[in-house]
Amino acid sequence: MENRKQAILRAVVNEFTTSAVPVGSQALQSRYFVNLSSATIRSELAELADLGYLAQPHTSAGRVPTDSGYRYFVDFLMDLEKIPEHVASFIDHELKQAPADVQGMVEKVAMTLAAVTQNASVASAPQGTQARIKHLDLVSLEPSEVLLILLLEGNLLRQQVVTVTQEATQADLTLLTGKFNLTLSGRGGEEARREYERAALGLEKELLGRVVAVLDLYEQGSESLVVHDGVRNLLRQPEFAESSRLHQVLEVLEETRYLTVLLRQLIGESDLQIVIGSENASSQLQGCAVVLTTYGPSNRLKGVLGVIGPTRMAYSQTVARLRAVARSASERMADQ
Amino acid sequence: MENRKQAILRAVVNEFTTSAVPVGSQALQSRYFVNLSSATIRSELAELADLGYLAQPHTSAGRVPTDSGYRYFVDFLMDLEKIPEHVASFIDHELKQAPADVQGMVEKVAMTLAAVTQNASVASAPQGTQARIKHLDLVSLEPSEVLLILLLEGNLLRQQVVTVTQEATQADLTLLTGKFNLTLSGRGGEEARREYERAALGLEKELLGRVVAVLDLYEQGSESLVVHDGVRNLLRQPEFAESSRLHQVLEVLEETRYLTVLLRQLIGESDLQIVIGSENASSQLQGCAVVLTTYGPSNRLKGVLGVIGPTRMAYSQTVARLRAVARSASERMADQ
DNA sequence: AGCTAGCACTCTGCTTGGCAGAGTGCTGAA
DNA sequence: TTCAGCACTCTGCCAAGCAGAGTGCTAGCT
Repeated sequence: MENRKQAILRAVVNEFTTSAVPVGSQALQSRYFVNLSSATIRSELAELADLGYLAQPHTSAGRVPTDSGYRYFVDFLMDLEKIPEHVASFIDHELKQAPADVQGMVEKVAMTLAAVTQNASVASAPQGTQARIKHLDLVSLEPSEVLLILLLEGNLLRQQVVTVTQEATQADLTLLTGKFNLTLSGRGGEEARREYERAALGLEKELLGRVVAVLDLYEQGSESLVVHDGVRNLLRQPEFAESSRLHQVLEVLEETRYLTVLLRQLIGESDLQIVIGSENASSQLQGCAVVLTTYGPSNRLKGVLGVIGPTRMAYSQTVARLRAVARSASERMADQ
Repeated sequence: MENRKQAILRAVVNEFTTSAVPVGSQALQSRYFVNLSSATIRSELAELADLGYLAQPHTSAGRVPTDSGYRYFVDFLMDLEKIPEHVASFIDHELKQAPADVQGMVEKVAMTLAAVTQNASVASAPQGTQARIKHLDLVSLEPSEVLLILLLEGNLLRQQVVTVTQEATQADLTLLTGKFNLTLSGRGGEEARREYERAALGLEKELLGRVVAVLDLYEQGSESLVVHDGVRNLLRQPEFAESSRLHQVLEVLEETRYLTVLLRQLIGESDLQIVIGSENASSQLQGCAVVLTTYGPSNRLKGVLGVIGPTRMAYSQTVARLRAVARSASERMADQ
């Protein structure tokens, strides 16, 4: 595409992201291209519209970027925002005072991300393909009820109440705890399964079975923790003035199943993914863009972090700040 | 108030909660009072308006209950809904498959409550004046970093990373774990503090100090967990058609500080509290009603459970179902 | 004394028509 | 290739008019 067309497309996207009003040839001329006439710009706009990058709400309105227009913009025209000092320090400050447990951390991350991008955010807890047991604990609740506590890599606590067929005192359990910690700490699901198969029938096997089940569940990510925040930011945008649009977005955000699927689908090889409007598999996110990246304490333990907003979002700013939050959170978690 | 006036007020509230349209004398006559003339009903309506229980959006519109109208209704006219069988079993079913940890439980409770009341819900984690330690665990992360895991009454896990001045191996910690569990399990904050004061300087005292701190924090409730769900249900209501109304509610829901304060203010002596529109301290909840109750595994451990919706909500149904969820959740937690 | 039929009145919501403004597309000239 | 000029189109807004819903009041009836 010629240079000038690119410049005009970039200008349209810029204008529209700030004003939310279809942008016309005169506005562009006076603010971006003083030494071109509006007629020239008009013909360029018409060609950009022919190429599918711009659209008109109606005959005598200005132009609005289409989904492909935004796509072209983020792929070729966008230059990343240099994050302002106060935003960077806000991010670090907020994440520094996040609680140590994963749940609290994820919530804080989502909150911070929503605040600095002024959009809605989602975050899933880091999880990996090979969860490793760091520590294990068994507590007797009732004679035949045992609380199984698993501390996984990344300081992620899992607990589960296990009803055992064979009664057990706390002393029995303490003994087992020691044994399990010896054989299992630092190990993953496979080793646990091997231990399970090796064990003789009885309390030990029962409990090991549950350990394996918890690890499996965790590795499948089927009980993944997903939080969201910042829906109120969306309400500030004119595209959500009538409730129906917001309704669809909320349906996606509040139905954790949807969200989990969405995140799992989207996070692929690349470390940054931008999904714009109709590119979205879910029809409920028409008109919305999703910007995603990964974060986590290590390469094997990754969660997803994302921003959801109108397609008319400040991509350059969003991407830069999303990355900053992901980096800061990852560092913070790796520390532990 | 005369019987007939009450009946008419009740009818107006009923009609309005289902239709959301100001109700006129004819509608009432044809649907509720076939053997009265609409003129008679009109004069009764006028008197109810004089008493402050009803209002007119404009001269030639029907009547709408005022906040005091709703107040009178819930105080004197409402009869509780008999919960349908399928709703009751839905509640039990959902809560039965809630995860065992408090975080997961609270989220499930909020989700269930939102689903059965078709409104937004809030839930805070149960916390009490005298948290008791059920079990305690220490895990070495780094030579000078210890993960302190506390299992409190109600199976509430707390974890905290403690940086100790004196290095400790896992063996040291295992020893201490045993000692602490002997002296502290079944005990509360006071006993822990006594132990702390008694202990000689060193690792033990450092760790006990953190145990006391965690318990204090917990008892003060300053780190209370509050979740919400079901905002999408509100969007189905016409009162939230324009976004500004929803914006205010979301501000309250997403700002956990507000919510915590709100819940703490409101939960008093009574086990059920209904706050209607202007009775609300927070100006952001004008036009909204909040219905609250408590729940938890025991008398000393209570959380708050609430429904937030438009003042035009089905109070009878909301109260009944809120209570059912609270009861079911409490049983589920007491079991453990 | 209370209830009711009837009537005038008021206010909304919808539709119509007209008009200014913004923005386009096209054409012919530089 | 660019640009000035012009006709055209579509929105948004305002005013006016009208049907509909609902009220308040009054006079008469039980």
